[in-house]
Amino acid sequence: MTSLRAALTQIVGDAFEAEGLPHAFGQVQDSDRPDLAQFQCNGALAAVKFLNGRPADGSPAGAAKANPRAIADKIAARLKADPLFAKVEIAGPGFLNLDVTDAMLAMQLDAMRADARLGTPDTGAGRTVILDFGGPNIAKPMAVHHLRSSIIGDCLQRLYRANGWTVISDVHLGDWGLQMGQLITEIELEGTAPIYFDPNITGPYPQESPVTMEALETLYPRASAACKANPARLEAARRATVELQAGRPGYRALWKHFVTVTEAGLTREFESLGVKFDLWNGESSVDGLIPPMIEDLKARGLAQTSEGALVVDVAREDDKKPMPPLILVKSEGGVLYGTTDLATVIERVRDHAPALILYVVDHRQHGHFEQVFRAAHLAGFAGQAELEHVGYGTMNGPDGKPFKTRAGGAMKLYDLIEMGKAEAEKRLAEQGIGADYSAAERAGIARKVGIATIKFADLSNHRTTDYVFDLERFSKFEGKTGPYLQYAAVRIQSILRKAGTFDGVPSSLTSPEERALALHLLALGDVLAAAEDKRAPNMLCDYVFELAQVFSRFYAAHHILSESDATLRAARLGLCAQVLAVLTKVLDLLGIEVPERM
RNA sequence: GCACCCGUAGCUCAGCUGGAUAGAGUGUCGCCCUCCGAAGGCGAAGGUCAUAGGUUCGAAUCCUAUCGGGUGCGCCA
Repeated sequence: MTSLRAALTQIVGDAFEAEGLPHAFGQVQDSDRPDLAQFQCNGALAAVKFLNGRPADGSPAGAAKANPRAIADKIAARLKADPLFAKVEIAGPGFLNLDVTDAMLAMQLDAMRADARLGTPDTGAGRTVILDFGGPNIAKPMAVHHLRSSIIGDCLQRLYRANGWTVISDVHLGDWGLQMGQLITEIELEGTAPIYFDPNITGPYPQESPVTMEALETLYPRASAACKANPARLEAARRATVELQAGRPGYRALWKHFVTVTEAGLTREFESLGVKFDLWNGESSVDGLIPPMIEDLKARGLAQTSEGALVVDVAREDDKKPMPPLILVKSEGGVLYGTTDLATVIERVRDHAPALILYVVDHRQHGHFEQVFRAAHLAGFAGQAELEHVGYGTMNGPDGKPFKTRAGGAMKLYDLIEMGKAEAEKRLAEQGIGADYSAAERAGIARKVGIATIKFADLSNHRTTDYVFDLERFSKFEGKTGPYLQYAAVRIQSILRKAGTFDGVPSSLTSPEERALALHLLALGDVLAAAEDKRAPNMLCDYVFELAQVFSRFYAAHHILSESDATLRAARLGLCAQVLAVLTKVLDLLGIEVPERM
């Protein structure tokens, strides 16, 4: 179904066109002044500029200066003929203020209710989008900075899916770079697993991993620090990386253990966050595509040797800043993540023919993606796919510096989730609400509420802003928070449970609160389309928060169950059910679950 | 040095394809549970939209400069 706003834009656009003006001036928006009107159109003001700027070569309105109110008058006269409008007014310099009749609102609500998709737009129309997010690294536990990629990426995949796209999400593990060589050399020096380093042995190797996830977590920082302090160690790590990538059996076997062990831990983390991926590929997945890709680029003269490395020159003449080349092969023979990213474009286009590939990665990597995208386009690897870096801001502590725990380490995602859960359980106990619930239900509620707190706090900021990761804020349940929304939904569920069966009577609107609610519900489709267009989850957060607020006002103003007029009671219950459906849907897009009670 | 991003209420943030009185949450102060869940609702106070120019009938939004903060600039990811 088309949204109410889209329908109004069509009608007002037609009116502009009938006056010999471009249809686009009929753009209708939600009113900035809800006290004056429901919708507004500023097209008359824009039309003035258009008319006055037009050359006088026979165009109809060339000579005299156009007057916005005069234009608005003509448009208004046409709109007034349409019975759909309850009010058409001109205000200020030429704003068109519009109200729709209650009957129209009710009709739209009923149409929305009848639509299984609740008025969700079909912007995807079956096209494929690949979402690359998460991006955890092997041997490193997920830290809070992975939180944003995971939460934002997951929200986008849910949104794109809802909007009719075929979505393929890929966790794209960091499993093929220098950190692998660092780990391998560290284990070699420790001497705890010599079999993997004996050049006379080519397998088979033990099934059991020589290291646990916990061991890896301490191993990596040690290896990293050693390489930073000692150039010889770094050199050894680089050599090991090259040998791993070249296929040395012992290294491959050891590496496989790293991957397996880490993946088990990551699966748990992502599961607890409620984030799922279609593909668990990594940088290493395109290993086999790299040699032919390099040969191809060399043969076509796109790759050349520079300072000992093999690079693709991606600079352009009109670049305002220096644009370094994309390095394909390092001087000692290893490949980098730019190389794997480029090969991954080839793989994705070959396997899925996407219309769009989105990379949900920290905005500091902007330069890297610029290089990769340019190289991909130069080489013609992208096919029909549009490549886009969906960057997001960094997470800082309350002091404005990168977030650290009190102990000084990076906060782990797992700890954060536990913290949210503990806070939720405490709140339940304080309210004395969950006393009669089973322990399992209480735990389930705490999990849902804790995760809602974290996700909503993260998603409600615009994704590109660096934001302060404030523990206190992340444990707040009042105000513009995830739990507020869950609470609103839970109250509606409670009402509907108590209501028993009620006939699905047609919508009818009898009060300002109901009207406001109807207008908000009917904006869903526009919001979903806009949020997709901007890749902006915070727009969903704003929408759903406002919906809950408008509902709470309605709830405070009207008693529903005790309403004596049976038809009115049923209509209000129907409205409640519709709010619940939209609330639940948008929360689901945000990755937030609603408990049955809380 | 060059490039990009940001500077909006005490605090945390929306708004930025120019438009009417710049919004929300939080914090502060007040009011509202003998009725559907108060994790709620209503109200008040609180802003030279960093600064200075410019474009425009109209600028938080576009342009320029300055100040302040952040980020990125070849063999890490």
